[in-house]
Amino acid sequence: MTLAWTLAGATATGKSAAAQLLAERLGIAILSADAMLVYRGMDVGTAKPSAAERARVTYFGVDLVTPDQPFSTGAWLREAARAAAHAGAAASSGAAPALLTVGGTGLYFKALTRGLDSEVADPARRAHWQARFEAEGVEALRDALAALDPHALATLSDPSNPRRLIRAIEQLESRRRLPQSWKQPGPDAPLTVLRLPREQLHRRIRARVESMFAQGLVEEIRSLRRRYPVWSASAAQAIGYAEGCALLNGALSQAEAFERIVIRTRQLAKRQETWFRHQTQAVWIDTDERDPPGRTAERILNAWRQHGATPLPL
RNA sequence: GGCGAGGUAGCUCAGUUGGUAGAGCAGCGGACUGAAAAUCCGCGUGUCGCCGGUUCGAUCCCGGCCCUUGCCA
Repeated sequence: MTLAWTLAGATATGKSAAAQLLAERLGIAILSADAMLVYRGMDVGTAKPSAAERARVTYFGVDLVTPDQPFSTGAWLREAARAAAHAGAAASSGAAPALLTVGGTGLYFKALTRGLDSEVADPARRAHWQARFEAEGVEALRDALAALDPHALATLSDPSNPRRLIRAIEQLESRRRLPQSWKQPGPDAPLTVLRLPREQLHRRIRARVESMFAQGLVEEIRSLRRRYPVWSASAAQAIGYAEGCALLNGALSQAEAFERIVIRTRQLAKRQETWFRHQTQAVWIDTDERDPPGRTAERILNAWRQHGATPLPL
């Protein structure tokens, strides 16, 4: 079974820079666990690794689809399997891991180690129920779910969440069963998670959004829209891109778009920390923005050595 | 300077026919098996601009002052 090092963290904690440094030093590949890095052409707003960085390290999980194509956790897992195969071939038998999984999408880490059921989603059915929800509200979804299975509602952790109701309906209709629990039993493998003090994180987020505008976020969106007039739902809501489109449509001023991006990024970072805090076996690495990168990398290495690499059941 | 309008939560504002106040946003906390940068849930004490007056009781009524803003000069 392939082994991988892991490095997670909220957005703007510096995990990508640390990962690049470590992958170069160890001569291993990187698997990005980031739901937005998969979109080709969405570079500035996702803080995608540069061409120079990608020339020095083999990356998986980056530029997998165009912004008009749908994507899913299952599709990402197939890419993860490719990465594992590559790393398995690179590692001389029984040697150290040849792969570093890095990112901020908690669900991807969980799917990677705990596994998903193999069946995929049914996008047409999903669209149908989404339209129904928009027209008639959550109650209609609850009623529909109860009609399919009177006990189903009680199994949901979040019965007023339309996403989950739709998912449950879709699963019942297409394969007559509810979304199951994780394929592999717990507990989760330890996950190395980078963390910055909240105030420092907020400062870095603001600075990062400023630099995205300076690096041409708006121009990137303008040209992407020429090539792909209609984006998939998840690409269209990406932080920075949704607001950039609103700016180009005249719905937001530049200042409003900027502020909105900063706010949504902060909210994302908070949700990411909550996920890592409660949904994983986090090994926290608390850093300070003044820490030299080499020292942070050293601490990550120590954590890895102490807790061991993560087996990938792919 | 004159005449209006307004000063209430970090922000935008509502409200109390006098019994010390509540929405949205932000923030904080939480959930989460396939769209996850998504989606959903929970958390509201704040000199009600300041100083007096009336009143059992004032954020609300009265007077003065300060500040913001519009029009006129």
